Amino acid sequence: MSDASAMAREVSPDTRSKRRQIRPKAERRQQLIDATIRCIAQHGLSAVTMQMVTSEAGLSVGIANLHFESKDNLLRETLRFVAEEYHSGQIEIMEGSEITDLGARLDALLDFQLGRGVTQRQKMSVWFAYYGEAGARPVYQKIVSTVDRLAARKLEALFAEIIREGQYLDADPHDLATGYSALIDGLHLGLLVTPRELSKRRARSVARAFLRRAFPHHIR
Amino acid sequence: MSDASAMAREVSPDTRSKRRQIRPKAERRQQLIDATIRCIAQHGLSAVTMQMVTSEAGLSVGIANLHFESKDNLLRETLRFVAEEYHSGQIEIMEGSEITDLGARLDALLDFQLGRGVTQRQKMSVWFAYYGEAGARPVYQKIVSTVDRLAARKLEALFAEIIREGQYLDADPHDLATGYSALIDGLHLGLLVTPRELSKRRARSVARAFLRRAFPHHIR
DNA sequence: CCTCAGAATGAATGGTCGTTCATTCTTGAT
DNA sequence: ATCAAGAATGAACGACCATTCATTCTGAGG
Repeated sequence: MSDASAMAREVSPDTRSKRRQIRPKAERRQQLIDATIRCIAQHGLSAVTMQMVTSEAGLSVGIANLHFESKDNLLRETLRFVAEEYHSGQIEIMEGSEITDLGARLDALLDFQLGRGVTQRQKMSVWFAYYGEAGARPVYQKIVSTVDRLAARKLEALFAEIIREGQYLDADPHDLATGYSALIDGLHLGLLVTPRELSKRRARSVARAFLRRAFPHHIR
Repeated sequence: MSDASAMAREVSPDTRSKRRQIRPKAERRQQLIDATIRCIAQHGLSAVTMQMVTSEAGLSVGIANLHFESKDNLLRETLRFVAEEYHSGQIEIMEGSEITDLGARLDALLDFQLGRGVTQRQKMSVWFAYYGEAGARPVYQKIVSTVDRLAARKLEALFAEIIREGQYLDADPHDLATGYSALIDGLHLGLLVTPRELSKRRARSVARAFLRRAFPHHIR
């Protein structure tokens, strides 16, 4: 498994040492992926260059082609990392056994999806940069949809459980899950493109209103 | 002198377009914008080149800089065109006086937003290609949000009217309009990125379900 | 202390891009 | 028929990009 723990991010920013350092391959790869995310967020996917990424990571130009064989590959792995981070976060909440109350679990999911970690401009920018290219690049479509499908299924199962428990007779878990996921995506988009008109607080309230109309007994 | 070059330059599907044609400036501009849309949809924003666009339009490379002063400008004007086309379409429906029944008007809006014209892959690709860059390019943010704000206000007014007519007491037009817009955006995204898992028919049904839960007396 | 496998470097390379502009061609007025 | 205005062309140019690889450097094992 890819060690997704970002613990070893910038180890020591103070060490301005011009001295060359040798580090394990996995660490360098993560370092480059992190730099790529920052570059995409700041300059946009179409403006990202290898020089930009490697210099952002504080390394030399050649290193990117040493650990990833090409720019294309680096971008692909970066997308895979961001996608897996987001979706594994969701799945952890939906599968976790700490929360037994279904309404509370729904709340935790919403907090994750519209909370600090995910809605940072950085992550959202990367997200939609790839979505923008997905129409023309089947590889991106595949990465996203593969990982998306699992999360969608889990969400549907959670909704089905809630529907059973609350006896919401005319509710279809499949359609509701699709609608909720689309709503969250749309809110992310709003937070990215028109942050002036949509605050995080209001985005959360809008999403909660959706859940409240669907599951009135579970969401206060 | 060196006229030996064969005249057989394969250009557009239109065979008789070998001859140089002089056309009004406005027409050429639109021709180039249309070609740009097609190129973005097919190759992705980051892969679009001037050669690609001008050849798609069946014209020479120099012409793009003649009518738009730069590539940046061409891309900006293309975004402006697509954004205005979408939003003026919505506003026409919301302001039009042909439909007096509010429920029917809502249906017409939904049909436009998820109907043939808008959800063509071409238009959606362009849409999200720019959204992807918006995080890094304030110009794009401004174009989209300027035109978006007006449509959002009209939608809110329409919702307010429906709420009054249907006496939906606990409904907030502002939040509902934000939610509905986000839902539509999210569904567009789903149609673009995971078309296998989300058909247009189902996208429409999901959006209708949202409206039905909000305005049960107006949507069957 | 020494050695050397291989991690890291960055100048050099070849290719592609946006942009320019001297030239060619079309059109409508004369 | 002639001509001037300016629309359209595309070869040429300079800038910048991804990628390569000869060289330098590092640190763990001997």
